[in-house]
Amino acid sequence: MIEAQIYKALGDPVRLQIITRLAAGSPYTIGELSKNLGISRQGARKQLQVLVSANLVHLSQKGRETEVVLDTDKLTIAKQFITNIEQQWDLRLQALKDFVENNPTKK
Amino acid sequence: MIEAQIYKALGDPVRLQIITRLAAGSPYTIGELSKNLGISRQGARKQLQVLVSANLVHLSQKGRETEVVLDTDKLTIAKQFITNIEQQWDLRLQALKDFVENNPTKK
DNA sequence: TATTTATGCAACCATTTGGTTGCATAATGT
DNA sequence: ACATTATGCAACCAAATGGTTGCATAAATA
Repeated sequence: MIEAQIYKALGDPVRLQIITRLAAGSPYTIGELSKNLGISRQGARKQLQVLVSANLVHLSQKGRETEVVLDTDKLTIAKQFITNIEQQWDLRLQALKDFVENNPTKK
Repeated sequence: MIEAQIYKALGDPVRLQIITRLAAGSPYTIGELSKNLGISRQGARKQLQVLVSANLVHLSQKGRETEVVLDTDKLTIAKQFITNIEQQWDLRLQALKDFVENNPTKK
């Protein structure tokens, strides 16, 4: 279950907020991104690091600033996992339905 | 960010394993499901509870057994969130591409 | 050159998490 | 009736998490 780390990284409101902002309005610097999250800059930086470690974003140094860039590959993997689960589940429900239809309760 | 709780619940290999098994071969009882996860029954039960609390699965009492059923609604919400992020991100990339094309670097 | 700005690093702290063991109990099987 | 099975509940524990503050430093600006 490699996906666990990705979901874990997504499993925090501050981090989801960061992802949302990045998708909407990059490029962002660490400093900008750390504002208005309700926590300190260093607090925000730690959350950002979780996203970096999960490869959901990457950083690129620009002079004294650091640009934060969204990386959608891992998001796609996470989405694919859910799609697969849903698909298997639907197959099962369909199989169950077929079974019921072919084996009517005797009156 | 309501999705955070869902992702958090998905963010553990044992819990992903449980979800995967449920999608593949329900109905499962708590006892069956707790086997072969590499942890104790009570340990597995605690992980299962996390999924219940996040409404990813629900339980239904059957005599002395408890049936565990997958609930795909929350999964769908989680998937939708990712889809939205990807979409916004693609829009941005496209806008950036257009900008570059209409503003060629002067030779 | 002096100051401000963007950032990093580390120590610290309370709470949550992921696991354990031990014991209780209600439903089922013999 | 007795034993077994499926489960719940609670206490406990180490490690991880989510936050803080304080201090250091390199780059940009005045």
